[in-house]
Amino acid sequence: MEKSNTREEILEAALDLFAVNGYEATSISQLADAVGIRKASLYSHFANKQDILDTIVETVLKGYADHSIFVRANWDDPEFTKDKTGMKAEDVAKLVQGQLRYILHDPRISRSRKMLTIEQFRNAELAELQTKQNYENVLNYFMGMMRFLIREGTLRNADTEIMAAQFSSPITVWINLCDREPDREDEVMELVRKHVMQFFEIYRK
Amino acid sequence: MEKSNTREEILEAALDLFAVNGYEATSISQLADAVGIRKASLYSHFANKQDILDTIVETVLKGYADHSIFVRANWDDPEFTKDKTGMKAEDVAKLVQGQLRYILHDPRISRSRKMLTIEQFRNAELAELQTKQNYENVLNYFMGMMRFLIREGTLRNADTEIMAAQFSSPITVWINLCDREPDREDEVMELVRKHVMQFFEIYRK
DNA sequence: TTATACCTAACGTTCGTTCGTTAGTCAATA
DNA sequence: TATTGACTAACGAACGAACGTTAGGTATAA
Repeated sequence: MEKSNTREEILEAALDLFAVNGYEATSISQLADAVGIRKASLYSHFANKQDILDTIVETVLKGYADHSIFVRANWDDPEFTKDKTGMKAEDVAKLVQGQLRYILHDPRISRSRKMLTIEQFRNAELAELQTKQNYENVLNYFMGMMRFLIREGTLRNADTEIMAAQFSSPITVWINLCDREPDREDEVMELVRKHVMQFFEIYRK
Repeated sequence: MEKSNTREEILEAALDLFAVNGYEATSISQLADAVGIRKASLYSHFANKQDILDTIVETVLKGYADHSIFVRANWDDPEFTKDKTGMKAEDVAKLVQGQLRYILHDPRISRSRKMLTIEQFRNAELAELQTKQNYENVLNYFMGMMRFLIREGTLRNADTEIMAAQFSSPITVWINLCDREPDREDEVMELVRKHVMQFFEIYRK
């Protein structure tokens, strides 16, 4: 007994297409072709085209915004930081490289990111999500990390909001670069390593 | 005797619409309405829709890529740096804030930037332009600035590529934030000031 | 039997584009 | 000076194709 998952396949294919072409420029026919059904059959699963977008926003985008590593992490929680005490620059570089690899290659995350990038100027709700997901949450996470590293005595005391911005923004920019030109991932990984090492050097206590 | 400039008005309105909706999602009727003519009249000035996009890319986008402040500036040219010797952190902050204001509000630049952001995943030529214009050129400019500041003895010696990335990336990220939420410009200006001050503090010789 | 998932066919609308026409400008010609 | 003809920029009307959507039928499985 095979449970049908056409609905999920539609959402998957839709996110795929929206992430490259955007919502308006993606047609129902294109989407149906990608799934392998007739376009009329889409209406057995969704009320209309807008409903598909709404469902993606509701389930995929918002789901990620609330459950990403940047939201779940809590640098004030001893349980979270217990294996992070005494982290050296190289350890943080490795940690960040690992997170970067994940963020770049997880299909759900990378498609969500691209789609938000494309739709941010037309859809106020998605603009808000983009700011929250790829700016505020990231900044908060690294502010927590900076406070932790200052508390530990690894880094010197300074404005943690600025520190977090200086630490995370190059990575954000390089993520965007990799989204455009995936071939440059190795180059970016090396830049990230250098960036983290140099950051620890200049902020050393 | 009034010389008609309908062709320029079409390009202007097209860039306006493409920067928000993207190329595919902008219709010829929309564009004609924006200009105030019938859609058939557009074909007195352009062969087809693609021709409008090509003309914008050729004249507006590429023109900006080659003549932006980030390309024209040459930190090895004494003529360019003669009024920049002895720059303190506050001076650089003011300089950067001025450049930021210009980049945010110049209609040609800001529309180009938004359009490239929207179209980067569908059009390889525009992806290339986006990387060149909003990454490589910016990075090169600030690498020149870093070399200059090191040469002058203002900043300590370090990898200038990483320094430039750490200096410019927060600004790039904040530009994107302002494109989404223009109301946050004042907040961003203050962040830029703090960022530049703190950058000079930690890289002080 | 009822419900579901898919289908074909068709709907009215909008898409980008073409056509032929018209009004206005300008230079050359009568 | 007045007339002609070429050129331009705008127009209304229409084109076939594609758009999102609906209606109705059919097969499968609970």
